[in-house]
Amino acid sequence: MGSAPENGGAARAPTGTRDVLWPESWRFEAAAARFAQLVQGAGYGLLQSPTFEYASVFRKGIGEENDVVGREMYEFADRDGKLLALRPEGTASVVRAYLQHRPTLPWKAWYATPLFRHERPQAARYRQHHQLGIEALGVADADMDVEAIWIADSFLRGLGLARFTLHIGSMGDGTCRPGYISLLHEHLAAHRDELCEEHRQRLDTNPMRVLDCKRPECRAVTAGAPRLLDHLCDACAGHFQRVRDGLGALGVPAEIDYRLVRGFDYYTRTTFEFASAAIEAAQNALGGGGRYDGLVEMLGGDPTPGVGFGIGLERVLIACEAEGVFTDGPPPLDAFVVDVAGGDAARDLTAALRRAGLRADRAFDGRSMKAQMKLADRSGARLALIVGPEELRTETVLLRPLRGDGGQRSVKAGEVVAAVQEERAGKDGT
RNA sequence: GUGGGCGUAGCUCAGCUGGUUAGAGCGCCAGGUUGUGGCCCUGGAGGUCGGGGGUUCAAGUCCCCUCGCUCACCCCA
Repeated sequence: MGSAPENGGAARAPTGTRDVLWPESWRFEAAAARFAQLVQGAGYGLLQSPTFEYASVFRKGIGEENDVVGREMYEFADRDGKLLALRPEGTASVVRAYLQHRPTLPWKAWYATPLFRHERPQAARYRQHHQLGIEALGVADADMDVEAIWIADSFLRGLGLARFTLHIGSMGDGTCRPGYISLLHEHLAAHRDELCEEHRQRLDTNPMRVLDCKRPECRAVTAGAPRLLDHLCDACAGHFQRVRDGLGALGVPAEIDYRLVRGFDYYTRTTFEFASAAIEAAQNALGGGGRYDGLVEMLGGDPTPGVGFGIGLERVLIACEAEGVFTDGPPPLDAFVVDVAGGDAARDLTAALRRAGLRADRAFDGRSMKAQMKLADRSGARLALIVGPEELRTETVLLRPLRGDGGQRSVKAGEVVAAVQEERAGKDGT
């Protein structure tokens, strides 16, 4: 077992991970809170499941030959020798929880969780990122697909995002996909020599992968290849049409993408992806999902339909930054206490303000008045509450506005909290 | 896993063909204003020049190794 050097002792987050400091962390939480409100208002309940699972959960669900399982999973044996893995994607855990607890169907669950993949980091791609998602189990109805897509679209638009495109496609099912794959394989095999290096190899194991190869050689071959959407069985074709009609009725614009091939083995029928046009990086997928009618069975349950999606929180925030939307910040402090009379007032007045539900902070270490005023200004507080020897003697507090105009005024010590509350009410404008 | 770019103060960066005590802007601290922030002025603190080895009288600068960051491929949110 090789012991790779860490970091020369430097204080540094592991490769591909990062710290999110205030105020960015505030938007991070705020976006997640909006998602929670949206999905809870649509009948989804929060599922909190462990951040790691037995590795087999993901192996069975995602597919052994997939990169995410094959070479990117954080997999390890614990002290009991059990093979565990940090969650690399969201859906398999939800299905595992379903099989364990057997909630009444239909079951609509949502989650917000960190995901881990040992990939090479690059712009908008991390080894730990966060996804917001929903899964609906036990519903085969195409309208469930429409609901899922509508929710994802609403979330993104609700943040103010506009420069993104929804791509939808269909993977078919056990009835029509095998036939299509052999048809596709036949076409690709006939042009084997024209394909790029990698896909010449991959052609026989996973021909559908060739469809989303970006190299021009492959593009040329696949342009003339048979399309899955033209070879769907009647049931799948009807389902897809119903999804398209539903999105149209709800005013969700979607582009049909016959090349859309999503990474995981478990998808059947509907698949979809949201691509941002605002992100200046190669990784521009904000989120995606689809239907997975075979997954529950793959994990050992009875045949049970399911549909869901995951949205990458980091990428959503990058897109917001790029589009200049969702610039919300935390509410400012109501008051900052400046005490140059020994510190008792700062201690007691700050506590009184906080007990009254006001947002308040103060300076420590007996700094000079100038220094304390600087801190007050920097804190973003609306008011500075100044207590010096003079105020102590007259039992008053000097209430000084820090933003906008308006002069300072003296307030009786016993009426400060009420005065700050009035100031807040007056300036909230709500 | 593959390939390119880059590592100099808290942050963003200058440091020409190797040459004395390594600089700027912003930020921070203090003073100007012994009761007042934001603007301005003055001063100050803060650097193993990512780390290790080598070449040289002399290395931030050249060579090798290593760690890390970054962008792209692969793949993916």
